[in-house]
Amino acid sequence: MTIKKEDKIRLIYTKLYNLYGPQGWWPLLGVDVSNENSVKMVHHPLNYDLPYTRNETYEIILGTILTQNTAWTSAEIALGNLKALNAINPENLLDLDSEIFKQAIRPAGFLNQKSVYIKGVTKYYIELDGKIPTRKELLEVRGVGDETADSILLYAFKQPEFVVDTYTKRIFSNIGLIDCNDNYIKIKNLFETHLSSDLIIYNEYHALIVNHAKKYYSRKPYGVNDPLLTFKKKLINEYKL
DNA sequence: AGCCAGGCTACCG
DNA sequence: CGGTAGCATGGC
Repeated sequence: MTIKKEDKIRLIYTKLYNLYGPQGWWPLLGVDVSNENSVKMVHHPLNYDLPYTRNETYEIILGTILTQNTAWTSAEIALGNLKALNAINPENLLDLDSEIFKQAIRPAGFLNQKSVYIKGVTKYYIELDGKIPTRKELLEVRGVGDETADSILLYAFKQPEFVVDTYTKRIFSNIGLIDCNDNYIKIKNLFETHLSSDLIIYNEYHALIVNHAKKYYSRKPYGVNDPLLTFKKKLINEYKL
């Protein structure tokens, strides 16, 4: 018995959700109650209403740029530095001295590029004036590519856009559901056509993929002991297909 | 030490 | 179109 591709997309979601539970994305800066002077990132499982405020939305946008090709722990440090400068606010960030700003984001790497990207996306965010951007508009902002646009739309603006990243390509090409040289839009469409257009599922699925890939796909050879690989056999019994 | 990190742009053929 | 060098820093 063969399982259809669309079934696999849905069943792998269920499998990952059962393995790891709700992920509470996008993580936001919160006050660390154990140390009043420090901040840390907080996940918020099962709360899909965040971000609540203009600055929280902006913080997610900053995070999407800062984490480009960069470990999230490094992006966190940069965000913490900006928080200490009271710059998780678009107008305040633009008012920062240019060198102070660069030093704040230094831990996230690519500081020359990212400082330009962040200032550009910040001006764009101010111009939006509360409106929700289109994907096409976002892609015209320098520094915003496919993944960043989708991350911003999904996590900052709560729009149902599936996010594809390196980990998604690694896992699903290893499983055999995509070709490793499929382009971004093709992979995005695969997920979006086989899932209902559901904000919660898109939110959790991408977060679960990242969590899963950090365990099994961070170092070559990729996918060693990935439970999803033995999943095909178990699937038939588990879901009585 | 060397590889990897929640990509993107610019430029090449 | 698809392919890839360069971008910077920190963690393990």
